[in-house]
Amino acid sequence: MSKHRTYSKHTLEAAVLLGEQIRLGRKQHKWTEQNLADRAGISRATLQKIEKGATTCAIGLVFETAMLVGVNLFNKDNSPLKNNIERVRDKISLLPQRIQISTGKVDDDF
Amino acid sequence: MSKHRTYSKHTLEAAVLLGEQIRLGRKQHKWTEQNLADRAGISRATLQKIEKGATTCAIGLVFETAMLVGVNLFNKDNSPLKNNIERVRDKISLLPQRIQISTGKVDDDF
DNA sequence: CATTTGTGACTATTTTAATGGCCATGCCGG
DNA sequence: CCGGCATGGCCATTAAAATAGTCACAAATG
Repeated sequence: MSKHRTYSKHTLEAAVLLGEQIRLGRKQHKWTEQNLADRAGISRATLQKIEKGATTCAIGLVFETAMLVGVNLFNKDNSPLKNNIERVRDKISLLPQRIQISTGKVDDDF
Repeated sequence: MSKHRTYSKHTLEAAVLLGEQIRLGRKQHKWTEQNLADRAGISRATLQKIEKGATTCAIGLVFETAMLVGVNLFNKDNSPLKNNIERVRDKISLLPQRIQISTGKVDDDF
């Protein structure tokens, strides 16, 4: 029934790690599943999937939950993410706005 | 129609930042949207949403795409994520497996 | 011992992801 | 220098999947 999609090991591990960190944070806060779910505005079932590291959950729900329990996603410190966004955008603006494929062949350089 | 869900500013910024990093990585690889979408096994429309920082995309799709372009999610270096997972699990095992709520009142300690 | 958490299963509804198409524009070759 | 063409951006539609909301049950906590 379910469309089986394959994920790289690294992706799966990253999802599991994030989920475990959320679970750890929740317990450190002494919050029950229902409690955290209410705070995040999601159902308990969804929170359980997130903590399990399900790859199908909406990234916004996962990030929001992670924030609530204090998991820092990108910045170890509390530096504003906005600065990073600007930095990345500056880098992008240096590159050509459109990528032109030389021929039909794929640029395999990884 | 659409159920409006509110996200914290930090969550939105994190999603946007990740999307921008993916876009940067893609351009650095000189891959077109369609090209990266094919590699990730997703449609071009979905990739565009991911690069835009849409909160609704499945986290597995976003992570997989990020990996493909070389965005490191958690580990700055290439240390295996498995170790981190084990570390977090060890921490969790130290905490009580069940959290008991004294009464109906919420533990607001944040 | 009683409470209630954690977990699984199931269903209905809402939402997503894919597909295809359209347009404007940037890049490259002539 | 200019035009062709492919890229990027965006929108509508539809099949597919996720989410929310139940219920029940085992087990651990106090």
